[in-house]
Amino acid sequence: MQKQTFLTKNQQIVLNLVEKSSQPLKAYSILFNVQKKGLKAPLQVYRALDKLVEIGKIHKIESRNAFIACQDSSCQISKATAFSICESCEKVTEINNSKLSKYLNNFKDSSGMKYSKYNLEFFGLCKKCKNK
Amino acid sequence: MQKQTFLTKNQQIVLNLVEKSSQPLKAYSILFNVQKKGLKAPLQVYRALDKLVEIGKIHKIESRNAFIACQDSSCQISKATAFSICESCEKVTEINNSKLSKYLNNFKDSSGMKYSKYNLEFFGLCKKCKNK
DNA sequence: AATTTTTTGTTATAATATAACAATGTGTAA
DNA sequence: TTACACATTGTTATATTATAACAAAAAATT
Repeated sequence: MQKQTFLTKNQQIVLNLVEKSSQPLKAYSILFNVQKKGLKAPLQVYRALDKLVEIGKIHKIESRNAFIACQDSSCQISKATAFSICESCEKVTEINNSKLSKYLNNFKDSSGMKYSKYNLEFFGLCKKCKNK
Repeated sequence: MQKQTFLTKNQQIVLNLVEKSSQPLKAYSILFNVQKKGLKAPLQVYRALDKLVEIGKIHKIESRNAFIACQDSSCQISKATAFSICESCEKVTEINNSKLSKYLNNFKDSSGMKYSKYNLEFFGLCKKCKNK
């Protein structure tokens, strides 16, 4: 069997839900919402999430243990991700800034280690929350 | 009571352990190792960890759910952190690069949101693992 | 069709983290 | 210096997040 090029049923169900949401979803909230579609166990959700993250359709917000759909249609793999996170309303936005990604992709520190991937999370108050 | 300026007994016990370790420690591994010192419950460890993170003595490696001592003695608060993580041996190193931190502290994206904090995790293979 | 591999379904359990509340300790101020 | 306020502790219970193990079904390959 060659490498999977399409989404399986479970992956599609989970992706549809995550894409409908404007904000990151927790795994068990996803589980609850897809139970009517037949996904009954955590593993079914986690397996779909794992694959979707691997192929870059969704990203995991590590500091929140939550999953958000990729905003960049050209993204094929989650190897350079940046997000802004509002510490008040928890709104999360993917940052798509070519200068930033170029800077980080080329970053080398003194250790001589070459990085193949990064994840950056910015925290602060979003415009709405700042003006409250 | 004024804001705590020193470490409490539990915080000191947890910090000592984390500082002795060259690599990030998991909360329950910390718990196991401090049980002889009298910390018997997860909450005692998590509370100490929370405070130590807050005051910048340790950092949480979000993608690993693990805690590492701060390498920068001048660090008073965990508001600008960067790490390199080897995906093979799991070695984690704090990155202390003033150009990087300056760049990220000054970064503004199109949303107009002002960031007060960031956490950056680089992934790859460390020198040792690359040469295997 | 036989083989191989991926995906699925399922049960159980591991690992990570917090809620709630009573008790104790410590700094501040009357 | 004692009463107040509040931070910290100890404890039990439970919530949340995630994976192990294995059998069965589905899809691609030969």
